[in-house]
Amino acid sequence: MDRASFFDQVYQVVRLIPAGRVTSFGAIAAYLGTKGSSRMVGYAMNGSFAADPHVPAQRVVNRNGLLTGKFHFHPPELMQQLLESEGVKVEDDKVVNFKSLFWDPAIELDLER
DNA sequence: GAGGTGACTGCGA
DNA sequence: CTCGCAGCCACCT
Repeated sequence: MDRASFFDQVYQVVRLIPAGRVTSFGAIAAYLGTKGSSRMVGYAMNGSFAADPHVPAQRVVNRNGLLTGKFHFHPPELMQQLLESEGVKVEDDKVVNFKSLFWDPAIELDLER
């Protein structure tokens, strides 16, 4: 819907991420049809804190499962804390077993349809 | 209207 | 293996 900005679309997808799961910027970007601009997804997350309801941005990590945006949290360790609170183990700022916890909207959401 | 920014990604050296 | 460069495009000033 043209009404919803690109940011809003990102927020919608991120909010669909089940607890204990994580996804990557590229996966969201690809689902939105802008896989070429994965940066936009991350940029959109920059406003996720102002989004309402709150967006579980901690479930969004980069392609390597690295908590690249943890420094955008306050405090930065909050991101890892939230993930561990959901059952996602984080080690060295990286999601453990990331490949298994990976949640691809292009697949998961498509199956629901 | 134009310019700058960036929570990324993929490829090359 | 690690490091660097370029492309990508919506949002902000």
